[in-house]
Amino acid sequence: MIAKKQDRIIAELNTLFPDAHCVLVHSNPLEMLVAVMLSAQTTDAAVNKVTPALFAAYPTAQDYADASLEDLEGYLKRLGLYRSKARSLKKMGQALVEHFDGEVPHTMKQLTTLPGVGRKTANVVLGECFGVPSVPVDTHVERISKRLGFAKRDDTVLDVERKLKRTLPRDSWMKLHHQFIFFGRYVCKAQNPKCKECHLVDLCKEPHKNL
DNA sequence: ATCCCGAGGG
DNA sequence: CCCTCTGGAT
Repeated sequence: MIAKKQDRIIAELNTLFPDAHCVLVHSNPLEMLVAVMLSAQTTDAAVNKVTPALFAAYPTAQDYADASLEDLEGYLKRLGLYRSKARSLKKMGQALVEHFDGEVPHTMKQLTTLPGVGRKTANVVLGECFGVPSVPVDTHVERISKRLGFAKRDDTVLDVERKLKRTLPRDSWMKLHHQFIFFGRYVCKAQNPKCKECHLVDLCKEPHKNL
């Protein structure tokens, strides 16, 4: 990626989404961890609807560990994948209590040992809660990165993460992560991208649509 | 019908 | 690598 192109992309994202930020409502690392886990295949708005009651009922890792699956499922009923998420939450609570004294760990290696927590979720928690420069690669970040030429078509998500980290300014990683997501959600959508109003079409590696 | 800030298992 | 889990919004 030519530096000039990258600067143009960053400038455009700053114009479109000057204050892109984390939309998941949370007030501590455990809540963030849970909210990100719940967001898989689900909109943030849907997650924010169930978390107030969930967080009130289960304020600590021990509470998740002790929870009954039926109760947990009740809180998550309106989310996609709610049964597997309920199972993961309980197991995650147990693992936190057993291995980390009930606290959310601060490293990628430790976080990804937790049931239901993969690299993407861990990166969000590290970046959002612990100030560790991170580039979480979700479906949006992966798609945008490939379309704009930050990565190749058949790169894995880990490849994409490495390439983004190699080229993007470290102090903007989390902001760009959020801006990629907003850009992917509202402009460079998976199915019907708004190529017509996109100022970056000339950089795109994919055939343009809706022109 | 299609998509949503994925992870785990086969 | 591919499949499954899953309801709600649009």
